[in-house]
Amino acid sequence: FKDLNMLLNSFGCISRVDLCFAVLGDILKMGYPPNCVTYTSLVKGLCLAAKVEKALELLTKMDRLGCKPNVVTYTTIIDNLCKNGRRDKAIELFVDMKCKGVSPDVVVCNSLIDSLCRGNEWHNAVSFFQEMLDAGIHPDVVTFNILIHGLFKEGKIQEANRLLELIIQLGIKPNSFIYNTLMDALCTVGRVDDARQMLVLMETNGHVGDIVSYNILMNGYCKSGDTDEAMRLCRHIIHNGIQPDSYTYSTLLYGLCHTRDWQQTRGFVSELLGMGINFNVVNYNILLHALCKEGKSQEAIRLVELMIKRGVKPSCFTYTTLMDGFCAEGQVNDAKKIFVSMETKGFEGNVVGYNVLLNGFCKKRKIDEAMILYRHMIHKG
RNA sequence: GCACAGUCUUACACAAAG
Repeated sequence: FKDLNMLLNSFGCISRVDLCFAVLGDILKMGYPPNCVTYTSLVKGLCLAAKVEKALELLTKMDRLGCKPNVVTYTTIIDNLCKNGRRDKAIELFVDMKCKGVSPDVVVCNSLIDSLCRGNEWHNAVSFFQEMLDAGIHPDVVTFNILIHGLFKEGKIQEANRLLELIIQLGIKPNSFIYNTLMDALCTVGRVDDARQMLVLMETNGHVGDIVSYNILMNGYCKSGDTDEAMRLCRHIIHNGIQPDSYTYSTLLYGLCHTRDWQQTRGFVSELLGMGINFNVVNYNILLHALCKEGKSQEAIRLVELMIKRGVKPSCFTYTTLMDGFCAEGQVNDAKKIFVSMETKGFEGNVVGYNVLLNGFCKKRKIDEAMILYRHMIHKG
């Protein structure tokens, strides 16, 4: 039965609700009563399939099905609401949960604090954190990572560092997430060398740098214009047995493209393809962007066709990048065609898409067209 | 009491300035 729950959860994680229900059917057929875990997995599947309303419905039905939703069930939905920009609804559900006698734990609190930090509502995040302490819920290392991340997003690296010291004083051991967060903060403000020192500190404290740590450093080098050092670091970690991932490739491709050394870039792409690496959508987007910036929109189109052929679904980034490429060549009408086609692909009303077109029309001095589009955009919300 | 479910860190697009 647990195996079936696990299976159901796996399908939920890839948002295949149809398969979830199939497994649920099997569970029932075999005479097992579905439990809270079963339903929570199903709830997760529904959430990830963008059917949060259905998930909420299931939540209310669970009682009648003889299974009380617990804090995990609620958290699954609350977190999804938060991540889809519906924090108000999430907080409503949080209150609702407490009314139903389900006690919040550190995980729901973390989810909400994270959402507040991401929404740049630092003050609300802190007061929620305080409430959590008052309620006797102990923060954990995840909580502190969320807060540190929030601080550095506010540009408060010093405070973030102080919080780190405080944590250590409290006897909480920083994990690699915390170190990675701090390293990224340092890189973002251009202090790549300090970030590298942080990696040393991390290792003296008994944590090995993982691929995320190295990706952060490589990204730091690339963004500060030292792609060579990033490439060296990559070879170094491979030599030490660490597997690069798609983030690594994106970071390096981005760096290489910005050097405009096409020979080296092409060489690297061939090398990766030769190794049998499958590019993901971001990898393609970066190459696409480079082609567009070089005014090679025809090649860009071919690249998009290629990615589709390889089974990689273009994202809204793909389309807006392409649109911007066309606009840069003065082909605003072609850009508009792409924009229109986006609607049928689930990317309706993309703001960047509007911006690109508006910019394109303005550059061509077609202010009237731009105004029409602008009104259309406002009208659609 | 048991564990099959929930939260955190890294990559890509558009303006201006440079």
